Amino acid sequence: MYGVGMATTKSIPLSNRPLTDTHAEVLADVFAALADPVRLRLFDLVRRAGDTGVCSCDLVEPLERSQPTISHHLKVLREAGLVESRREGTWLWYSVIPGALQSTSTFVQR
Amino acid sequence: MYGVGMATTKSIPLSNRPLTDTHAEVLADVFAALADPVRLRLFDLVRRAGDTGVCSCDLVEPLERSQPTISHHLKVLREAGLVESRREGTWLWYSVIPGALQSTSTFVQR
DNA sequence: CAAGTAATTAGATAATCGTCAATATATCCA
DNA sequence: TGGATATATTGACGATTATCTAATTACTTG
Repeated sequence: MYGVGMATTKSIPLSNRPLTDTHAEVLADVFAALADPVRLRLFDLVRRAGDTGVCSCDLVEPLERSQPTISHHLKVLREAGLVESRREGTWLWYSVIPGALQSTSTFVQR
Repeated sequence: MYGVGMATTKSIPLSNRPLTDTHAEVLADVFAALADPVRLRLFDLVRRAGDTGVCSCDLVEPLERSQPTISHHLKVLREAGLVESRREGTWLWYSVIPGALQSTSTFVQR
């Protein structure tokens, strides 16, 4: 029965426990994806595009980097779970994965 | 007079402008400081210590790194403007600089 | 001042990263 | 099927990074 004669665990609430090594590694991976100015601007542009997303062909010019470089950075953002792409014929449309920054937001906040 | 016959600038609100390169670089530097699991746990421990701060001598053991390595990481956090240290005799006490994560929090949020 | 402890700096190494040119793959359309 | 365009991969490069040991500096206290 719950709460009757039960030995309490006295476990520390989640928020009071220090960051575990594995949690820190997961978080660090996301921060690493954001730790480059080109990728930040890339992510910003994708986010601004909303649900519709943005064609990656429109990301090369404003960032003044070569096409392979943009492709590389998009891959990093994708592998970090921050953005996703859907194919529309010849083009790829990128959009932000909802809630992708949840964990980092929680960490950074307070 | 304000608002009377004034030529409107039609300038785009700050939040509607894409990230500038310089702003992106500043942000990326903070994210880079957080892009390492050891530094994340370090920052977490310092933050938990509140205003009192924590002696760096107490940070070596829980992170299982050599003392110079911890010193190096603390320097990175310091140079990123995330933490500060005050000397207390032989020891250095580290604490979080209030509002240090303001900009990153704003970026990450929404 | 001298001894002891805390912290930084120096130097080295292996690994990762950002970038580009060149090449390859994928998709559309005639 | 073949040409055109969009995107990804490869391979190379210089630069940066995380880590260690060893040596140095800073501070306290006897």
